[in-house]
This record gives sequence, C-alpha cells and structure tokens, in this order.
Amino acid sequence: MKKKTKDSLPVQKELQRNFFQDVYDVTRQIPRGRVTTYGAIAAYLGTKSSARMVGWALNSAHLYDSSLPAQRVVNRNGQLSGKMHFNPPSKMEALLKKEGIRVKDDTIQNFEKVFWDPAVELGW
DNA sequence: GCATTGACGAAGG
DNA sequence: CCCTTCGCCAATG
Repeated sequence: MKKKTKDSLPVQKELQRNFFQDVYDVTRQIPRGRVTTYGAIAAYLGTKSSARMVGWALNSAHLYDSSLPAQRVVNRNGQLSGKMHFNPPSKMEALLKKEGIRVKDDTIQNFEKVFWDPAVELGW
C-alpha cells in the first residue's frame, strides 16, 4: 500500500537501458558497404538530440559485443570521428575499406551514396 | 556535489 | 562561411 516508491521513474530507467540495446540493435542491421550516422540512429530511436548518447553507447559497445560493426557509424560529415577508439585506431578505416567503402583522410567518400538511414531503410 | 568532458548536431552570430 | 553556443545526458574528476 503505502510503499515509498524510491525509484521515482522506473519507466525512464528502463527506456535508458533499452536505448543502449537499441543502438546496438540498429547498428547490427547496417548492411555491409553502407554507413549511417550517430544522429540518424538517435533520430530513429526518437531521441534525435541525443546523438552524443549514441556515441557513448558505442563507446562501451565492445563490452557487450566486440563484433558490433561500429565502424559503420560515423558523424554527419562522414568523418571517422571514432576511429581513435578502435584497436588499433586504423582498424576502423581498414574495416570500412574491406567492405568496399572508400575512405580518404578519415572521411568517407561518396558519403551520400553509401549513407544508410534507419528511419528510411527500416521503415518509419 | 559541482565542473568538465565527450565516437554529435543544430542554431545563432 | 567560420566560429561559438547550446542542448543532450552519462561518466569521470
């Protein structure tokens, strides 16, 4: 009855937990040879202004699944802003090139052509 | 417990 | 058109 609900917002907590999982889930669905952005993923998840959290999620992604294709997620300029978090840093570019994506000076070439928007491709 | 820092991005000057 | 500010929110100092 009068239980003191300590956790005021359990629902929100759950959503936050799911957010990380959702990021991984979407990332796993990025086709080979295609890339997307932090903002696109955030927008698809309904938290468009929280693109930073997407990056944070991927930062600790390897703790959940080291095989996560995080190299397919770049910033909105098509730059490999997260390459320094790979091991070694050059791994990100190497993986992308292996998938047929052209990378020059840490920037994805033909970015608009290989861009994969989850909101469009996964249907929204 | 406040300040700083990000794998970002949009808006304002 | 470049630079700064701000929102976002978790982690870290």
